[in-house]
Amino acid sequence: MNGQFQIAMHILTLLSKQPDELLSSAYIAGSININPVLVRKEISNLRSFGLIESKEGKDGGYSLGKPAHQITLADVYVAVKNQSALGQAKNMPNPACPVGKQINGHLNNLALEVDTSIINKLSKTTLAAFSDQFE
Amino acid sequence: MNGQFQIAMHILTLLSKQPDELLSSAYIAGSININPVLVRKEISNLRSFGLIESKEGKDGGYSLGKPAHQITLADVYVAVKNQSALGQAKNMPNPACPVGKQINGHLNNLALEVDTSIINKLSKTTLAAFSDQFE
DNA sequence: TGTACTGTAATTTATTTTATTACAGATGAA
DNA sequence: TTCATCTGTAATAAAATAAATTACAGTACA
Repeated sequence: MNGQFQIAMHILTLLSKQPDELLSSAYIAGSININPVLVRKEISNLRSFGLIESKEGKDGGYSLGKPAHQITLADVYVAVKNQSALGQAKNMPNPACPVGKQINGHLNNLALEVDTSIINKLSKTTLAAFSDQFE
Repeated sequence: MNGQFQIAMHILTLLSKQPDELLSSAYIAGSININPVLVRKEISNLRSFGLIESKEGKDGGYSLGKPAHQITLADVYVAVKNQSALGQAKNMPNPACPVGKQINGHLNNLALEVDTSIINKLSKTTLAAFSDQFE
């Protein structure tokens, strides 16, 4: 996996800290220290999950799509995760081998279980709780 | 993350299925369908964790380092994982921003908790149990 | 109508992963 | 002893993925 989760959490934390104003991608990018286009791209994704709202045009910017206490870290994880926490091999196991023939199925089942347990764990913390840790 | 876990599980499953003979890296690579050097490299890692034993020279090859029922999937995960399941951002957050200054600490704590819960989960399944799923 | 934003596509650069080549060293058998 | 067959590992190349950058159309406000 990459740094998408961290970036997403950074964005959402900033927004939760300043709920009364719209933050621009340039401002957010300045805090994270990455390119503003990446911020807009990630926000575009988070918005599709209802976690962020945006306003275009002059004085436009971003705000949370719902209250921070209604967003769990599992919501964020699901929004950014594009593969299992166990990773994903890209080989094609040999179908002539009894193990090779079946292993992907068994590994996928395992991956599903693990991912479910992660989501379970993360669903217990809200963005509000995470954000309150900051002094 | 990459496909290391899957590769490691494939290797270990093969070894657990044929506990009475040494398997060569070429044979193992043939079942996984990857390059034999990658197999040897991954085994070199797993061996450093005591999960596999090897014998050099003619008629050499690999076998489990301990009985399959004494190896848990958490052992495998710990051996191959080189970063958190939540990923790792490589930006340097702006220290002049209150959020930027603290976020890495908070995210790392979270990552630790999640990783611990994965290990917890995986420690409940042994390689023997995983391997027994294959008909 | 100008200014300051977002939205997104296209491209480049950097990084990581996987594959390959090469060869020294170990072991067993003819 | 010498050959064949393995492991162990380094070095390199190729492929895939992630991040950064450039560019610009569209929107909204003053």
